[in-house]
Amino acid sequence: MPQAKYFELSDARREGFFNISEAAEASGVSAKMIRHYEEIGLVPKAGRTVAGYRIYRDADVHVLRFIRRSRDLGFTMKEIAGLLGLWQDKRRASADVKRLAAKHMADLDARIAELQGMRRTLEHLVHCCHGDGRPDCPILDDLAGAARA
Amino acid sequence: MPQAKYFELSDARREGFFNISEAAEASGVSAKMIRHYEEIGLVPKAGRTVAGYRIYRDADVHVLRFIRRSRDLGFTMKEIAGLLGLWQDKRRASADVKRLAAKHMADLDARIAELQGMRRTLEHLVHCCHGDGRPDCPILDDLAGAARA
DNA sequence: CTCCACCTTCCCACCATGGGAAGGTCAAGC
DNA sequence: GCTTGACCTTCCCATGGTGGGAAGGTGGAG
Repeated sequence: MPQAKYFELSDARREGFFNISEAAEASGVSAKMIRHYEEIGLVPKAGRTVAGYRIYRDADVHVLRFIRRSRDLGFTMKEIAGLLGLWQDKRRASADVKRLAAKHMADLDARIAELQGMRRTLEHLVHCCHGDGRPDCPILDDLAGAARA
Repeated sequence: MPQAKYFELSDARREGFFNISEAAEASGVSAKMIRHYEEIGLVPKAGRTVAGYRIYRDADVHVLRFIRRSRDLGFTMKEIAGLLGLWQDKRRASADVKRLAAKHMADLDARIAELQGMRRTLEHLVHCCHGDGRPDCPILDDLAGAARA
């Protein structure tokens, strides 16, 4: 991100800078989240106009796009910080990237399995339920632990 | 939950009451969460000893167990409030229960599908990655959007 | 009486993504 | 030049569910 080159916004635009909503549009990351990511240090502090407006270069937008894609794949902010570090390190080993991605994949697998377990139980209960005006209900019986009696 | 019958804890115990850690142990809901559920109104206010300790009956523990089971199946607190209402309504229609459970099941399906999409993409990327000391990495290329160029 | 494990309330934290208030800025249109 | 509405800024709070921990009180075994 530009360090501290102060411009009027129109000057900045002429030099190829974007303001925050343009960066948000171009990257898919909301303006709110761009500010948040700057605050938590995920991205460097943006340059500013004399009015205090944030200004961004193509490269900055590219970083935001990286974050967007990473978020869409479910990586946590912490993991994304690690990925950004690797991306920007020309001496990185792809093994480190692979390890991080594989761990994330394992986490996803665990969560999927958990949700599928819930789904299976619910499918069974919903199937057993008449779903009419009567009060007897196997779903509630299960929740109340009657099935265990 | 008992309304306002004040006892010394030992007296309460003799009458069949449990204190909060006993209720937590018996229900699987932590003491912290029992207090929280009372605070948000999911469960009625507990009776107290003269010292201010919460005391619970078997029926109260049963409600907590119901909540535990519902949480384990991934129902939200709001949904659980609804389920509790239905459970305690002898005039309920099982159709209402079934509807609530089916909606929750659909939500689970959507979330599972989402996570599986992520997993699929990651599986492909991890597979393509050499995972050695070299810097070139298809995972980072994807995140950076190179695959889209 | 001592002491340790419990109880209480209260405040904060986590994670990621917002909403909205209050006040300032920009630029098109008149 | 002025107006106005869409933008910008910072700040504070919220969401959903589950905690951690501080400060101070209680219970009961030894």
